[in-house]
Amino acid sequence: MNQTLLSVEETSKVLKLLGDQTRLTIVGLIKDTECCVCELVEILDMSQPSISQHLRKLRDAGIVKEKRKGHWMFYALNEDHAAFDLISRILEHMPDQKEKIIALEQSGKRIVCE
Amino acid sequence: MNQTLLSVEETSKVLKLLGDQTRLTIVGLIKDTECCVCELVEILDMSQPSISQHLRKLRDAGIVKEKRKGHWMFYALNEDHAAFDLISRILEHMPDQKEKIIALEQSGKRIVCE
DNA sequence: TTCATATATAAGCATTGACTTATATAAACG
DNA sequence: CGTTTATATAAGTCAATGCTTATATATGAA
Repeated sequence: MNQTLLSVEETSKVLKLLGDQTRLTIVGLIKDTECCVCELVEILDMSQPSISQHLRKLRDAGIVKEKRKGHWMFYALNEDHAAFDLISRILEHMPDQKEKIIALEQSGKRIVCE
Repeated sequence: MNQTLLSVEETSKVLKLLGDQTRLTIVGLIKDTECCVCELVEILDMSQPSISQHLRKLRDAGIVKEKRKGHWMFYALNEDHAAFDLISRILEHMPDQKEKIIALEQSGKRIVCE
């Protein structure tokens, strides 16, 4: 991992965004598996507009990137963001969210494209 | 550094607290040099009540600890906090704040006890 | 005990933030 | 085309937040 130095201002902005349980969970979920909005709505059990608004904040900050696949908009961590390494390290201190993805797959609600 | 796993909730609470430029700077300042309130007021150029209120939030969360020395109340990072390792890693991604302490010393405003 | 200094706390206010409901947009498909 | 599905955005509401000013507390010194 390369150690990019961020300013205090940049760092606090990133931490403020991740200082919300919903957004932190989203980032943990898409860390290594991109997800579409409806999957996040399902996993987090929140309204679609609420999830979309959280994703917008993350996207406006450049923390996540989006890619359309037909009906669905998939979100992934933006590995080119200056804070990507910081974010990865933060996630290392948290339980892996991958079980939630597995549970989604097992419930047949995972969106698979192509 | 030991890798303590925190819950998503605990992590987001810590990040929310550090997601404020003033508090993040405070934590960076006292990382390896304990500081009293008036020094933080001087360095951060903010009102005393404002600094005290930020310190209270950090203390209520257990992130910092306080120690009275005569008139002065000194604050330091609480190394026993479950998120201490996480916080240390976050600070590694930021510019070191020690120059501000040095400038304070050079201006003769550093508080020295004993 | 009285005063000065350092800090904490309380109350008030303006701003931000996260949700809600309602509506707009955009793609796929009949 | 019109309809359905997925997502985005807008507007409104209410709670949380960070500051201010004013005041309380605590320590040390005269």
